[in-house]
Amino acid sequence: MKVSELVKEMKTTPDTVRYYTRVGLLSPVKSETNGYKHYGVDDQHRLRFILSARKLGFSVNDIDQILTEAAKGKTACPLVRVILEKRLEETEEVFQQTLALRIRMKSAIGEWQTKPNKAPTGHMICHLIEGFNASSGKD
Amino acid sequence: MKVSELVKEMKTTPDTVRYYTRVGLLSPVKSETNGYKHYGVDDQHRLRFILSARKLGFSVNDIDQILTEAAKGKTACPLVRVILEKRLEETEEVFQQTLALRIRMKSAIGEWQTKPNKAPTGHMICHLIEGFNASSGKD
DNA sequence: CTACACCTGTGTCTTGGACACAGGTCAAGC
DNA sequence: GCTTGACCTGTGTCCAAGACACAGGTGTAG
Repeated sequence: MKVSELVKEMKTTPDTVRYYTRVGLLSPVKSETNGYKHYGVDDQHRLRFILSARKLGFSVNDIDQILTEAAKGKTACPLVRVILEKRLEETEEVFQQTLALRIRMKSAIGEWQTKPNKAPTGHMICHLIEGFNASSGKD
Repeated sequence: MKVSELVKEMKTTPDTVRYYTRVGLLSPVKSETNGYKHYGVDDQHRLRFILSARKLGFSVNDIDQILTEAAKGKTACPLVRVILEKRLEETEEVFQQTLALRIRMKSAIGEWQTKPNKAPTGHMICHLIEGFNASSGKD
């Protein structure tokens, strides 16, 4: 299979497949005639797995570890559980950060609605930004 | 001021200051004697502004534009308003994505609690991951 | 004068692909 | 057979926003 054929039914892009190939998750063989990378059914299977894992928040590096573990014939499940727990913590952190940022942004937009535009002065670049953090910033 | 002194009262790191310097947002002068970068009060002022803007979700590139506009003596306020509106949209998107991911992760962890560890088979790398997306994946 | 803690600039690394680019492939038309 | 044009390919580079490593400089306590 060529990369475009491999990509077809899976929901992903050629660039993504090339990236996974580059980091060694997929192992196509190089065609003698045209240099194209030829993917087999095992690659197709691995790609499907990779995409599933990515959708669950595993990093590409995580997936590499999992695949390596599984390649030894051992259960990757305990590893998978541990990693996901860690990734969930991180996602929780990102979530809280994003939530807080979103609130700050909305709050700023609301607050700015009644404020005029001003030219910068020697000690004020944009009074909207500088005024906002002065009023609601506690750190 | 040396970089560590500049950083001291602001809540940031030397690496961050060096980065802003690298991209041209800060303009210290190079000391003749030891090659150290020497920051002035204007840099301190700019840094404070940059950190405020970053906390509101502006990208470093955005801030560069804003600073450039303000350097011409013109109001940066309209630009600031437009950019923040756009960044809010993006943040909203990230927020939704993170929210959905968090739910998937928690759901997976919960679902896996009753499932055993299994060794990989020829067509199954990790039944937890592959089983999860099969059961709850709609795309 | 020396030991040692801390500070410095420069250069590289990170994530997960996206994008640009020059060239190759393939089917349609002449 | 040959050519045109659409699409496809691999390789290389680029992105954000710093973090980290490293070799060397500085300053101070003894």
